[in-house]
Amino acid sequence: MAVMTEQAQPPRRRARAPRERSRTSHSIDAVIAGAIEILDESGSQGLTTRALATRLGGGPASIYWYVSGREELLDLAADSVLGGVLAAVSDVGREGSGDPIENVRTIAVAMFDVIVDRPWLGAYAMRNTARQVHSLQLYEKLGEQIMRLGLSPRDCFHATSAIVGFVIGTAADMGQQLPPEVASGDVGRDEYLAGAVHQWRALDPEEYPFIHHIVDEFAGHDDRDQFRAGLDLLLDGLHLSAGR
Amino acid sequence: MAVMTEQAQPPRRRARAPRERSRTSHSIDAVIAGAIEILDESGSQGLTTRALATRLGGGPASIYWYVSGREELLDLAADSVLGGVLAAVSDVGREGSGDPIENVRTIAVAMFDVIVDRPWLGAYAMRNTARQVHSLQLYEKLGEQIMRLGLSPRDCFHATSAIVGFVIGTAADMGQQLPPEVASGDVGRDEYLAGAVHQWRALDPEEYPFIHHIVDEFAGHDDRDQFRAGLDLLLDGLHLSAGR
DNA sequence: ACCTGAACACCGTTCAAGT
DNA sequence: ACCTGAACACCGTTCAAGT
Repeated sequence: MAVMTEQAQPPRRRARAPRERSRTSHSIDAVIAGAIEILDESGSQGLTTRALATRLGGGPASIYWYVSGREELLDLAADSVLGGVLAAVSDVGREGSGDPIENVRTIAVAMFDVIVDRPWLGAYAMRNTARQVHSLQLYEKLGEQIMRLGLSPRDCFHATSAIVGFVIGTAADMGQQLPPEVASGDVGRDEYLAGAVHQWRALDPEEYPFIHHIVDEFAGHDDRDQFRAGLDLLLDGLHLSAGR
Repeated sequence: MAVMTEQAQPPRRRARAPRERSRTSHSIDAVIAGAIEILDESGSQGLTTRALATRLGGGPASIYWYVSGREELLDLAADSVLGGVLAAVSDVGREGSGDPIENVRTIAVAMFDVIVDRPWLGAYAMRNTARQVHSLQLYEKLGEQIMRLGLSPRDCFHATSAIVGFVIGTAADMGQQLPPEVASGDVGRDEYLAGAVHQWRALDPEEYPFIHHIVDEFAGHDDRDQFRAGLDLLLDGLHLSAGR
């Protein structure tokens, strides 16, 4: 998790029930929900002030009453989605139940799954605890499990940060920047992968022995498996260091 | 490492020595070098077509002769910096020298260090092996060390990807989005951290026991230490799985 | 308190034209 | 082959004004 930003909060309020129907009326929740819809449909690039305003049925300037700008909107949208993850894992590790490392695994996988499906999320998840309450709570929740391993505060801090970094980083990387044709589903991901595979196979085996060694694995790989395998390594290392 | 992109190469050539001085004349290398300068000075946001053209002393359209667009420019700039890392670690693990896991650590740390100093790099490093040759070679180099551990191709693939994912992800996360005042050095990073720390201390200790447990560590932490600690966990896990 | 419309300053990219 | 200038279509954000 990176450093956290601004303390100052923008003047944001909930909208009340509209009295007259003469003008459109929003609420932060509606704004964020609209933003998430657009983001899911067309990615970070698709979320423009005007596109969101149109979807909400108002003018582009209205959004600025709820949000200080585009960056904050993205942060809030990301945090809203992570709120869903938080709710989904709310029972994990309750009152010290379950094996802490297994609990960490469960939470991490839940986070990963949600980010991989929403490539736009990677860049904005858990990066500003000041405005991202759910992110903070997820960080807390992971940390609480790791605390149970009896490590020093320093090791606790490092381990938790490593896991969050790995989850977000890997998910962001995997979801990242598939060229637009792929992202919009025009070209199948499989055909796309096949292109990279073809390219790798054409490399000189003397110069690229490793690439050739793993190209078949790459060709048939599943992002989730790959993530889980990496997480296993990290958690094995954690398990080991908890035993010392 | 994410999926790789396009096979098609844009029509890029080297410029010859200018015959007349009437017009400015570039070269890809000059274009990329100029881009890196701007990126280092003012981040990804600062790299506009016009800013780069001005620095090169020409019109904004000239860049498009060397590069298909902004995205490719960023990819090439990132890869150029990683080329430096590749050169710096070229002797690591030569002809099977050294302990493979130590070699992986060395390479990973070198990558991390370069990315943390250049926050813009995180988002573009190692994401497109078609245009990023040095990234591919770095991936290969890490992979070759891991091959020496005697794992299956699949485990090899997973382990290498996990390490790359961790390095890039963590570095990107840490370098990310310090608010502009901080990025430009106006506000000290320490004072900035202090703000987040203050905020964390104000949280309810009943609700956030973990945050309170580690807040002092967070307050005085060093990004490099934090990264290395996480890398240790990962490599410990790898060591373990190589022994099975 | 909340929304509007129009405007401002900027951006990436294209293209016909020059050398 | 390589560069230019001007234009196009778009963007985030602001602001005076409305309700």
